[in-house]
Amino acid sequence: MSLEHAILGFLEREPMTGYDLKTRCFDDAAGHLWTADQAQVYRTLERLSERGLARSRVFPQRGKPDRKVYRITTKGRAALDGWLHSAQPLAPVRDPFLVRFALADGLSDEEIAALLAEAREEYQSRLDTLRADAAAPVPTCAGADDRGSELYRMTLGAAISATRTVIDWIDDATERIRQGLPVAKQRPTSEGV
Amino acid sequence: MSLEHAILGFLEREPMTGYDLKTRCFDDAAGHLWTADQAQVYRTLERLSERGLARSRVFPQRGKPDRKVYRITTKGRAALDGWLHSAQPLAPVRDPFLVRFALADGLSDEEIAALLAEAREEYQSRLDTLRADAAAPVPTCAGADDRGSELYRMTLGAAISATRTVIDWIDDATERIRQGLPVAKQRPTSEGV
DNA sequence: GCGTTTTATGGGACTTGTCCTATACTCGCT
DNA sequence: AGCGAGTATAGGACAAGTCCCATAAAACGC
Repeated sequence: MSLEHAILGFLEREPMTGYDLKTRCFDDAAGHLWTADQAQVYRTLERLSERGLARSRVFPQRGKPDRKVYRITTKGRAALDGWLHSAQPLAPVRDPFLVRFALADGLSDEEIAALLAEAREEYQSRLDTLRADAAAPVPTCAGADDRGSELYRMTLGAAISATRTVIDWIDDATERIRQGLPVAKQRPTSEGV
Repeated sequence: MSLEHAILGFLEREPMTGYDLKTRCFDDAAGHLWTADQAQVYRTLERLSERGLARSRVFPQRGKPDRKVYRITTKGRAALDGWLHSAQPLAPVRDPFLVRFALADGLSDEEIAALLAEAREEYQSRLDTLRADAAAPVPTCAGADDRGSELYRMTLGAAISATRTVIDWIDDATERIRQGLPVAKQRPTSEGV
């Protein structure tokens, strides 16, 4: 899985607690590339620690819960490096929005257009967020130095162009529907198997 | 989940067996939008049947295992329709390739370029497949009639432009790296926690 | 003749990811 | 004075998805 390696990668940059990883790294920085559930971050950290890829040390705090700071180990660094070097299969496509669109032939043209409009809005707001992030300084956790920051900025660029492409497609599709789709053939509603 | 509804959508077009769904629908047609594990298709069909959204009937065959043909029920049609009409949240982004790229600041420029080249090849072959599919007639299971076929062709177009965008980004990124990335700051390799 | 692919179903074990909950103390707001 | 938000950890239950396996007969290539 990627979460494990993503966490190792972040720990390689800076020792951190599960809370830091979740809020600073995943919610703020890597959220455009990989979202992570809080419970899973903690569970993954524990597993990493069991397997000797990370080590933790508790720092007591007054007034707040103790911080359990995780640090990558030499073994963890080796695992991260191995992952970075080894060939990874392309992630299979999995787009609920397009699945829905493809199966929407039972809806009227107007309903399909509404579906597109709704998705467009959401993609647009995602784009706005991405652009705001691109204008803002790179979060510490995303770019430890200039090299890391540059890579992060480049992935932001990838996310932006991907999102723009989707929006453009939605616009084309909407135009196509405005011209009128072919009508559906009458299909039987119910009968014996 | 989407698989459940995708299956209902396919059954709405034509009654089918789990095998048909897996091979004809998911592997051949919808594979660009949603991949499905064979075991999960069967399990989902069973669950659909338990919940009264689909019904099955066994057709004995000689020489081959019996066909268990599933057919969508009125209740299933209602569920599908509800899903098509209800607002769906955008899928969270989850791109292992970009995560890897973002965390690759420990690698040399050449190694990062190699990583990109490798991904480019895979995306290119995905693009070739998509283009071949776009040139071929729409599979029966993807487009039951002209309306369905048109929607399917449009989603193919979406997949093609998305893939092209990624490839373009990879080319830009490669060019950027050829110009030389900033060097990494020296980071401590090991020390006390 | 012999192995592989095709047709067809399904179980078991596992990984990954999500949702909800509990704990516990502080700080700021109303 | 109380209530929610922030800081920090973690368990339980579950949903979704993957991988490997078994069965069984025909057809097809070598």
